[in-house]
Amino acid sequence: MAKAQFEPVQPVRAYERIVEQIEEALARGDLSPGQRLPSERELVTQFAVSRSTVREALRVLASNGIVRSRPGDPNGPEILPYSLGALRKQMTRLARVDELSLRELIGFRMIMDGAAIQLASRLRTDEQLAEMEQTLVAMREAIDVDFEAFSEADVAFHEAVARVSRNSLIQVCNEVVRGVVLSLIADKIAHAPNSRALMLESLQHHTEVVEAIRTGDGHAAARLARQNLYDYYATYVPTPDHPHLQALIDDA
Amino acid sequence: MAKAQFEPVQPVRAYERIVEQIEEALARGDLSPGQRLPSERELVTQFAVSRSTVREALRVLASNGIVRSRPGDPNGPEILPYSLGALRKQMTRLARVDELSLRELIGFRMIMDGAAIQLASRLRTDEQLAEMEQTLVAMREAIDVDFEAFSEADVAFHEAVARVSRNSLIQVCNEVVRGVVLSLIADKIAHAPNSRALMLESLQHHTEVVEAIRTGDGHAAARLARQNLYDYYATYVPTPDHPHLQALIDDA
DNA sequence: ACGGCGTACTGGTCAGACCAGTGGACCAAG
DNA sequence: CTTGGTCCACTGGTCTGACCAGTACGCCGT
Repeated sequence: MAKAQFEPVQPVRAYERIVEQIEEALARGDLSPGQRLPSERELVTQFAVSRSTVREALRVLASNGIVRSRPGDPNGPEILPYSLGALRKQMTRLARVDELSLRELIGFRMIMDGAAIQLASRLRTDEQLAEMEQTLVAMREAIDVDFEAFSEADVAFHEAVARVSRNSLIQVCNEVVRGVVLSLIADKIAHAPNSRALMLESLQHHTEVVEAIRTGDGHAAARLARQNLYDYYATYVPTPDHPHLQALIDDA
Repeated sequence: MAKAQFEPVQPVRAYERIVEQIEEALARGDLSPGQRLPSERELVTQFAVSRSTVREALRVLASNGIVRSRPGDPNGPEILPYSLGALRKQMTRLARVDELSLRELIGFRMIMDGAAIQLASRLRTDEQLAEMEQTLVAMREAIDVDFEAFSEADVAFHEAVARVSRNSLIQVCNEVVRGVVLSLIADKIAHAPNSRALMLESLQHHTEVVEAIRTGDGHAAARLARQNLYDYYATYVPTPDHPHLQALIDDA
């Protein structure tokens, strides 16, 4: 008997076809952010389906952050610019149900941040270096305010670095995963008894990283960055998972 | 004038409330994968809204991979197990954004693949190592078939490595960006006059990587992997961008 | 014990209706 | 000429009620 590979067949819903068509038009460039879709009643005639079907398609597109409908708007549904909202939502959702472990999130963050810093140490201009140093100053000042301010300044630092990496995928991934991690354990850090000591140590670490960036030693800078993230977050990761993260640091 | 920060106010739709309630019940654990939702008509009475509204909520949940409805199923919509599918979808959308240059995609791929291989060289079992070696054999055989077969075997190799990294974020990112890159330049490679030579060289590179994984030298393995990707794809990247990629390889 | 069949449901789609809200044209008052 | 109001055509959000094809399940005759 030849291996007759059969696949389960499932009906394609009408509203799915509509979603496909619109997504395709968007990918092709026939549609672009800022433009408007025809009104629902107009789409009804164009797609030759009922309004409920058109609406279900629009709901799907809306929940994916692709369009937005506002009641009463005579211009019709708006095509939104690309946004990280949906990506962030999915990642947060998975992290909340432990489908994504903290180990995976932080490991990913170590990789992303390390890469960004490695790139930055090679590609940075003097001006950008000064910018990074400026964020260090802001961090130093924020320590005396509260953890939230410090966290904000920390974000500013990492975003400055990511910008210098000149790779928007890194920027975006970094931003998303950073946000998710922070939302998971921000309060734990903020309420840590030694939170001030943590901030001081973190600042020290960041300073070392910038120093490595200045000298252009990308490899050392990346290693430092990963080590710092590990030190900062490891206590929140189950001990058996530690080797998985350390594997990203060792160079031997 | 004090800075009175106002926020745009927007109405909350009824179907959004339903989505929220169901998602919340899921996060709380009142609902869990495998269970069934009441039928649409039942939900109509529970939420005290019309069926269209219930359906729009279900469409949103379905498009997020949370539930699945099958016509005729008397048990009602099924709550799906958590899956990375939706995350993958969003990630793909991100990688397809127009403003993304090939340089960024390939740079990202170098980072992801390098990290996966670094992790794999530390975490792999002997069995997994054998598995990777097996994919090398498949690649060798595929060379004599055609580029498509080779490409498939290559994908199998990288997926095996990504699995060993035990980080699903790496897996997903790797898979997505690999697919996008391939879709952009697969035919260019396939129709290259020296495509067979390219395949042979690629195989050689992969063999070296596996050797480094065997010896557990994660750093060398990662470096090799990034170098290989660079060699493989650099010709398709504008020359001025080359330093941006080389910065990921140099160790000095 | 078993295949065939009916039935009571399901989800997918449709048609038509009402309402609150929007943008724009128009117009009168400053 | 600007400003504020009124009005209107139209929008999206929601509802009602209907039909159809498909499914699970139990009944039934064999």
